[in-house]
Amino acid sequence: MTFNKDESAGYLANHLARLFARDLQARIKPLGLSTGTFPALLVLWENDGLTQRELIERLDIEQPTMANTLTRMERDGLIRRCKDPADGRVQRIWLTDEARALEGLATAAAEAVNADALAGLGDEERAAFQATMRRIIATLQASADDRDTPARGRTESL
Amino acid sequence: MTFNKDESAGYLANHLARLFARDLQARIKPLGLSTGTFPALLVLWENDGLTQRELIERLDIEQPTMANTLTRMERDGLIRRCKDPADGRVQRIWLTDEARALEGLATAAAEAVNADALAGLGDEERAAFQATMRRIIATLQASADDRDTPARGRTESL
DNA sequence: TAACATTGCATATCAAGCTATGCAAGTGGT
DNA sequence: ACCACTTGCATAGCTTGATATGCAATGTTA
Repeated sequence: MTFNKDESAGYLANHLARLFARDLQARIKPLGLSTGTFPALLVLWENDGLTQRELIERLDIEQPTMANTLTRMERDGLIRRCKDPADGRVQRIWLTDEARALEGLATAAAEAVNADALAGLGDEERAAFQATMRRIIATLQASADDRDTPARGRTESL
Repeated sequence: MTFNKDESAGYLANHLARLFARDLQARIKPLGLSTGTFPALLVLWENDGLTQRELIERLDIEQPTMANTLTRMERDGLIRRCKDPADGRVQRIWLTDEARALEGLATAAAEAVNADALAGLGDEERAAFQATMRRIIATLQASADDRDTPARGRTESL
């Protein structure tokens, strides 16, 4: 009974994510954007002036990963980092006008990727798929928390 | 009507894949393995002596990515690359005894990740989820082919 | 207030993915 | 045999993800 990658949820999720990323990259490269900055932009388009930590929490990305992404975004003229006057440690992230101007085209590109990927699926199948993804994400986040904070008394993991 | 990342299949797929990778990484690091080599090992455990190209086709990975992965695997004593006597271009990939010895523990770790992730889902929900992932993968692969081979006469893209 | 802990961010280093490019080894046509 | 094309792989250089570590600024506490 050999392990079959094509029936492994983890392998399929990895493959699926790579295909989504390839598609998105192809569509947003003409806008001068890349896949790694996209999630940060989605958050910032909704709410400017966040700290790095707030971005990290909203996106479930490790802090050094976000720091590097923000450095690239600053280099590419998408954001500016400004010191918080009240707390000398904090750098607040502000979008440039150029980044704000890209919101419409960029989100349209992302919606096109989703529409492309989900074409051929019924409404209920799409809804079920996304609901299941969210449930698994929640499960894996909880088990990651267990790894970080090992056993707070109840439900010892044998 | 702002784009909502938490309802975007692409964003969810990316997040899900990162969580799967974190979990797998935590479990196979003690074995001296990493997530990038894992898919290659799954294929090679089933069938040794493949060429790089054959691995690429089975895993849908770009060729230079696979070349780098194989270099790391060789460095870490998991594989050996041997010139094909019949074709001087080809390097056939052979597992070392060390790599073969890891199959049981490694696949058990991967199964544990999947079991962990899918805990709380019913059998039919798991089956539906994996079926949908496979359908979307197929859809995205087809549309990538369209990008590479643009319009062979029929079904021009607008 | 001095000592210690925490918080926010940066840097170094690596893995894992990608595109672009180069080159050697085969293949095919003339 | 020679030229052009194709195939298989490697290398260079980038992005995106991670861990480990350091450090300055802030909080806390004796």
